[in-house]
Amino acid sequence: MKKIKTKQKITLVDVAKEAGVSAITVSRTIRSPHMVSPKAREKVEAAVDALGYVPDAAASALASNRTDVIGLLIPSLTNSVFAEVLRGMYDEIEGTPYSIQIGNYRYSPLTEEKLIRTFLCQKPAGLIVAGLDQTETSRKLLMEASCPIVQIMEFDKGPVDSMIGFSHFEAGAAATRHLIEQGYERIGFLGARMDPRSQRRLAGFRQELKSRGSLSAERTVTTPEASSVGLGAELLRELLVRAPDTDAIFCNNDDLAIGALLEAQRRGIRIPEDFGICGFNDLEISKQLNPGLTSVATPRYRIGGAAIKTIVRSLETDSVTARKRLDLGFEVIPRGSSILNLERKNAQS
Amino acid sequence: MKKIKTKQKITLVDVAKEAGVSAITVSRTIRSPHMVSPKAREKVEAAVDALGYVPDAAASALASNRTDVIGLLIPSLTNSVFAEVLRGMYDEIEGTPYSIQIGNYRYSPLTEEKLIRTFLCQKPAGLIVAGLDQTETSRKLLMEASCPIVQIMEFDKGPVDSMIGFSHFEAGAAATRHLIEQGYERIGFLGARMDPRSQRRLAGFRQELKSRGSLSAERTVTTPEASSVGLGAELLRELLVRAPDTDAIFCNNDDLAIGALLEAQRRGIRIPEDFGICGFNDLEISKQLNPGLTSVATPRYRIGGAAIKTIVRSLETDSVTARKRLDLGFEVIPRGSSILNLERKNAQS
DNA sequence: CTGTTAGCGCATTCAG
DNA sequence: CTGAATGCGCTAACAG
Repeated sequence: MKKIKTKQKITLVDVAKEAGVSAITVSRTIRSPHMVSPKAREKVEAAVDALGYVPDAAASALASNRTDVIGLLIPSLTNSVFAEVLRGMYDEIEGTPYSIQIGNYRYSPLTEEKLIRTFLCQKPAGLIVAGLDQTETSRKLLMEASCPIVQIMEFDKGPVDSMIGFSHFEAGAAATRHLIEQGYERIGFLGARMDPRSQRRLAGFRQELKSRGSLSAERTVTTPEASSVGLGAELLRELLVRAPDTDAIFCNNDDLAIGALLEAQRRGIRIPEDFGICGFNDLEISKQLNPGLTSVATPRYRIGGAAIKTIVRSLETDSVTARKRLDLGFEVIPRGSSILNLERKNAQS
Repeated sequence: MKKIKTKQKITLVDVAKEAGVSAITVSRTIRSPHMVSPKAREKVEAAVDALGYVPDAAASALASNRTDVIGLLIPSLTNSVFAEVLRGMYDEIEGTPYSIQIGNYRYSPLTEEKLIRTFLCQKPAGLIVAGLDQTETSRKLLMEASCPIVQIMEFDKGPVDSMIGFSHFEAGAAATRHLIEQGYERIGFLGARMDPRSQRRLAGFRQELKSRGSLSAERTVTTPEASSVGLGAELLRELLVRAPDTDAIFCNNDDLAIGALLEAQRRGIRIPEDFGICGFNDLEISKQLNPGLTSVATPRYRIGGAAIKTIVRSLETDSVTARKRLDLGFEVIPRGSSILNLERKNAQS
């Protein structure tokens, strides 16, 4: 059976004919209008409108050996953290010709490696990956890639190309110091999933306590499960069985912290008098709780925006100058769940 | 400066030579192995490994006039609802050759139209759009599209192609009935953003009250702003100024409901005795609150999975048989924030 | 089951 | 600033 082409595809050549110029002029008018005389541009634009021409992305990609797709590799979609990062990215990408394609590697470095391969085959405009813990092969693939690469969420030495984030170790340490400064003495840690970034926050927590001689192994309760509010409640129960005299906790993230706070309230534990809580990420809800949840604000939204901006700039300037090494920092936000002694705190600062 | 090609690109032809077959056989071995003799397949696979061949997606797209990209158009990334939908999609797409590309149209139908255009030009494997409220032009574009289209989140008459969701009108009505059945009499509505789906929930709320003669305009408080927990608190304050005798609320979503619940508690309003609250979406945190938040559970995760499954099946069977009209329903989950009279409820049911 | 032939629509040369 | 020629790497449509 013969295929009946209802609407013949309109190509560059058709537009060129209509406009009385050559195909390449049409191509240039679309990609880089400043390289075309205003007169020609007008004619071409009229023809494009008249014919309803739309460029063929695949043909363009094949001929130019590149696409307008920015690949993004993230370990999880459950994680509320990445929702904010995504938002920053989509806000920043608005108005550019680029689009984002997400790959979810579910915290599996091998899946990540496979996805890096897949993405690189598509000649992406850029690639954004989370963290520093790629496999050896992944790192090599990224280093050899001919597009800008941005590692996000963390900040450390030895980036593949650009790196935008903050130090999770320092953040964990800072949160812990905050609890210590508030006078808490037997501080525990609640953690779920324990991906590399969580591990580093835990390491910061540990160092801070160890240097003060108050680290106690049974006060660290973690699970490989994914974080959730319900899990925070469970982990608190577990902690209070293992170490009932614990008087404060640093939680891996706000989901767990909120769950712990609500569970503590169900148990009649007074917060912050009997028990202090510090979360991580500073979700919007955290400040609304009663009492407000002390947390560590992280620049998730800005990380997303900066990552896209870095790639777009690399592409525009076509140089290594655009490479970024950005430590966007973090901030401990003290709230009711840990401020034991407000007067003393004020006097100190 | 001359570009140094460190590694010559490996093509199908290279693999074909290495394997001693023709290029098309290699192509088939990769796309549809069952059409190739086991002997040839082995040789090809060996050659692919040996040379480290990776197919060129752009060339494939150009030649075959299609891609493996499924386009997804959503109105917002802030919305916690879509995070779940996305999760369902990525879980379902795992193991298929397809990938997802997200377009965010920020609740602007015109932007949506533009994105539909952009996506369709890329010959997507399928397109997923939210809701029923596309512009006339958008609808036409979708109807003319040569790929499977799935409208998600809502269920109603007149789908473009497939449709997977539930009735927001019915859900709003059911939530309202629940509050009425619990004995609340002066029920208000808190809403933010008020996108089309929120509007339909509000319509369901209104109808339910009107039919009982207890609809009161000043008890409906809405804002065009995006939802947040903080906003829920604000809207409750506003409502209590406008109509202080209100004794229950149906909130547009759980974020608002949580904010309202926490604000009510700060004000010493007893929940559910003085004031009942029903949210929408049943976020994970809702059941953890004290008291638990009554909410309407929506099949977000399943919607995402079903949408992808529908597209993949359409592509596989290459027929209209795979078209789906799925009402996935919803469920009111009664919890402490609205169960005034447990005995009566049990007696009734 | 396999191979041959002929483009897909555009962008990259390089010349004018 | 503009144009002509060429091919990117793959797959559709046949024929064997």
